[in-house]
Amino acid sequence: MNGGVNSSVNGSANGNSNGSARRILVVDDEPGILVYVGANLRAQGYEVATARNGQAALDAAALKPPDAVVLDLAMPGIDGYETLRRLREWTLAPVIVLSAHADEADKVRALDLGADDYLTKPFGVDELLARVRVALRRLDAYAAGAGGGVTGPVVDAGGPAALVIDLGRRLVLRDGEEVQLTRTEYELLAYLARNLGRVVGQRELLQRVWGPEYGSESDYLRTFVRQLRKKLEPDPANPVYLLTATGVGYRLRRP
Amino acid sequence: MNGGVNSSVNGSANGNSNGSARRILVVDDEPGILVYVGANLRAQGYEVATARNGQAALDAAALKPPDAVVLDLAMPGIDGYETLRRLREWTLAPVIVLSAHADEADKVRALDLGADDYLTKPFGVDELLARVRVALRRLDAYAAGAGGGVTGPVVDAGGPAALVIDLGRRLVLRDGEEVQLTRTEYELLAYLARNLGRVVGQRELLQRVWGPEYGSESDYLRTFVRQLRKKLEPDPANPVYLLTATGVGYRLRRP
DNA sequence: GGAAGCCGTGAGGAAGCCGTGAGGCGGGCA
DNA sequence: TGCCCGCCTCACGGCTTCCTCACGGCTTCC
Repeated sequence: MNGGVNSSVNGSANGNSNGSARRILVVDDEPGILVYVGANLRAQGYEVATARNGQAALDAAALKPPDAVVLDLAMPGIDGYETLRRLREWTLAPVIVLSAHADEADKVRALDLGADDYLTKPFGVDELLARVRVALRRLDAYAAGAGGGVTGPVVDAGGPAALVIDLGRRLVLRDGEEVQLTRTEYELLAYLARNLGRVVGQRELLQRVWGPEYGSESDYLRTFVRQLRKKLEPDPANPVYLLTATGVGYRLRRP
Repeated sequence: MNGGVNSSVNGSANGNSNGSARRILVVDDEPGILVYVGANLRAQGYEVATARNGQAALDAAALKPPDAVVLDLAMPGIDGYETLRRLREWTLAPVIVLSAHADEADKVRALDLGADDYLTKPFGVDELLARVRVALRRLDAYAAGAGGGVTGPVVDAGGPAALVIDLGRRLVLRDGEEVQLTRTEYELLAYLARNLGRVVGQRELLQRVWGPEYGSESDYLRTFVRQLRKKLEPDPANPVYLLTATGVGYRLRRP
């Protein structure tokens, strides 16, 4: 069932110097295409794995996850659509679909199933290479600029892992231990964390956490600030993280 | 299922109550194309801005950054290539290029300049819409995956093979034993597994597992979470894997 | 020096939320 | 056609969570 998996590392002259090469999985039942596309990709310095049917492709991908996939739709056994669907259950790696059908419905179907691009045979190899570059480039762009501009997903208040607010996972750690916070407690802390070091006014805090129609309920703040200090501060009576700006608001800081 | 539906999921946390529509900038010097493409995009629920030349496009994009751009290459004044280059100086928003030239060199040039896709006129509007969905979907995927994307086909929650979710084989193992899950149970668990460690909001969960038209059926969640805990947890009354974030959602974690 | 804010503290009540159990309904398979 | 499994529905009880209120000490301003 899983014959036809073939992997070869690029050892040639123009392999990239440091770090492992980008891994591309090429799937097609025509050996001609496989050799042709594979050779061209290797010439560009990519590491290429090939598979001749859907099952082999899934096995190869599971064995060593590729950075991108070039996938023919027409295959015996598990066809391209199904292969695509199964891949998308666990990986976001870009998939470029090859097909002999230029029919629009086919394209829409493949793209909506999770394909990133769709090339109609016969295609120019330069175009395929360019589209592979696009796929990998976008991967890099997001890997590098995750959060681009917005406050990072993790706010670290307090030097060596003393207090970590993981905004991405909605999790708060104190000395590496998870702290159990209620919804409102978390929302309040998160807003302060997004404004680390800045004094946030009471009205602003109330409006952002409770809603625009709030603003004068300073009772809420006192109650929840206290609650947070109980759970986060080493000595709640003498806070080092969550500080009061009397008459103004509160501030979260790095001690 | 998680097919190509575009839903604007609001993960969690702060104010962003309900996502405003995605903004698409359409640039072409032919009014016909502008109206045609614009109308079709609007019909899909997108917010559409249009520009009839490069300068207008750059101004419009600067004024209100679009989530994606549909860009014709042939324009008087600042042409498509130059517009693309100037856009790429400050934004990563996906750009889909339209062109009357099917020449491979043109395609490669545009793609290497930073375009994400290249369509040759005349094109089917369904295909264009599908490719817009692809661009936006990828944006979402990375925004969500920044917190904890799955790198391999197997998610291992719980140290020595206590709970393994094999997304590639669509299999769940508990202490090495296969666990029999129904379709919905599996889909729910799989989505949580793909977001291992992150608190997933109830609405997001419902929309991703049941469909975009769901969101307030917390009954479903309670029922299926319970079912899962029965099958997966050592002590269902005191879960260690599938945890509740009261008032927010659920989270799958490594104990 | 006195008065008025302002904040921290403590406790109590109401509502919301989750877990639980049971039952109806429809579709797939024999 | 009948059975069974899986999905949806509903009601209930308990616990958590949020809001409320009162008081006292400290600071600040008159």
